[in-house]
Amino acid sequence: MKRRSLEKDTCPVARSLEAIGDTWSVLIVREAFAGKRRFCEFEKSLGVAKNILTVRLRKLVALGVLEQVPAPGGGVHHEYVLTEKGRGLYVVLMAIRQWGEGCGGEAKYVLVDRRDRRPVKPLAFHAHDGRELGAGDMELVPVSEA
Amino acid sequence: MKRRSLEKDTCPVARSLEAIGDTWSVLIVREAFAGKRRFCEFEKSLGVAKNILTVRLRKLVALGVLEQVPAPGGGVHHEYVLTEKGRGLYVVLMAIRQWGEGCGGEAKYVLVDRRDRRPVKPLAFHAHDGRELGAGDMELVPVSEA
DNA sequence: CCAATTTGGTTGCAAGATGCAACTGGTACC
DNA sequence: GGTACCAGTTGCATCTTGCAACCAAATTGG
Repeated sequence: MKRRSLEKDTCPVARSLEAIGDTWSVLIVREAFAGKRRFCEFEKSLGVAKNILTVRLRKLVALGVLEQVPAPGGGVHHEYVLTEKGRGLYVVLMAIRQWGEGCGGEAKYVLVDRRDRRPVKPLAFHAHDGRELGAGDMELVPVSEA
Repeated sequence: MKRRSLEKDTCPVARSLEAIGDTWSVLIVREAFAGKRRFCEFEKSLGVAKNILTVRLRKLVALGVLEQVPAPGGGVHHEYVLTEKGRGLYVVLMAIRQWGEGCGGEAKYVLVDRRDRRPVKPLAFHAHDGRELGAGDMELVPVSEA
């Protein structure tokens, strides 16, 4: 049967999964952050089948994560670049990376601050006063009760 | 054809996708954070087919995200609870939630600090000295160069 | 200029994944 | 004993994925 659409789900997590709920889409976005822009660049670096890539790129464009821009050299080909919305996925990508590194041996890459080349602090939650919070210290409440 | 295995991929993002690269797995983890523990609880709240749920729960257990514990009341049924590794997905889940809320109308829920009921700061990167960093301010470098 | 290659796809399968419904085997309740 | 619930399993139809082959336009090489 058809995979259920999550677009109208009330939960924002579920809605997000419409865009990043499949493996190739996430990897495409990862490559986009790495500077890849063209069809063949994604194809080569990911080893994904062309037909799948075609469909995924179109979906990401339709969802506003990527956008097609006319080629820079004035050529006939276009390129795929992250939109503002797409760039917002950086935190998500890095959260996933952080988790994958935490439980899979020692890290091979570090995220550093461009300015001073020093490592960035791991993603974590902070209370309004700056205290760091763990998963158990927080609660998700309807805005009406906030 | 068979979906490619990502377990041995060098990229931690790709490896993580082995666990959370599919929609149901993410939603199951979300429900687990919401306190769901039993097969039928996941089934009812997600509306997922039993056979799919069976396979997903087994995969999450195999990957060390969930673990089966003997039922609390001494009954014959077991329950599925998040492991330490699984609880590490909280940041990922909330990053996804944050992204989904950011671009889909107004938020319906807020994450608040249990202690003072005040909203938690959105997830963001911080330099070693506490400055907030955007995606463009950071770079991923091999540890050898760090 | 003509041929070969690259780019960005489309099309046609075969096999795997997903979803529904029906069924099973155990416990729990009355 | 009969009914209901829980946690699955099994079968079948449909959807998705992946490979390979093909294609047209543009670019490159000689």
